[in-house]
Amino acid sequence: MAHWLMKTEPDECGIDDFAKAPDTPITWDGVRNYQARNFIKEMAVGDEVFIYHSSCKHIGIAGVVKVVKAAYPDPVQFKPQSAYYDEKSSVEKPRWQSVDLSFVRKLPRLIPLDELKALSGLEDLALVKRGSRLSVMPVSNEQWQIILEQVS
DNA sequence: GCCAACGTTGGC
DNA sequence: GCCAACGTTGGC
Repeated sequence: MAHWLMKTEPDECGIDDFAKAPDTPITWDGVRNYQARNFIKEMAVGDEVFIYHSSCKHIGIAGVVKVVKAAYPDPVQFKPQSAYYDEKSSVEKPRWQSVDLSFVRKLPRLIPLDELKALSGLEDLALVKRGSRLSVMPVSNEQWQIILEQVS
């Protein structure tokens, strides 16, 4: 099983949106970056994902969700009324991918970004690298464990 | 295929 | 709200 981290603005879709309807998967749409898209394609059912809250008051890792449906064409790329509409994409040749995610748990406390930056063993995590804007990234087993140990 | 201009991300 | 860093676009 692989591990991942996905950034989100909690005002739009945070861990609490998963928690309030734990049996309802949420479609992760709107990723419009090729490197992130490629990671989405690699995700498999059962993979666990850290949910990271960005651009908000409390920045950091807030919880865990899991992949319940592997990559398929992002539905909003075909909807002209969507902010994520892509006129250069087509049903025949879709450009962007989504996965469906379900709630697993909130962490006992949020792990703030500056704490993650200070941990040894996370130097290679794209999240803590200066200037990284990648919104979907792999997390190694070692990195996953190091992060979870902070709240266990 | 280079690279300047532009738009976006995201911490502060 | 600022702005640095990054990704994308488009002229040449």
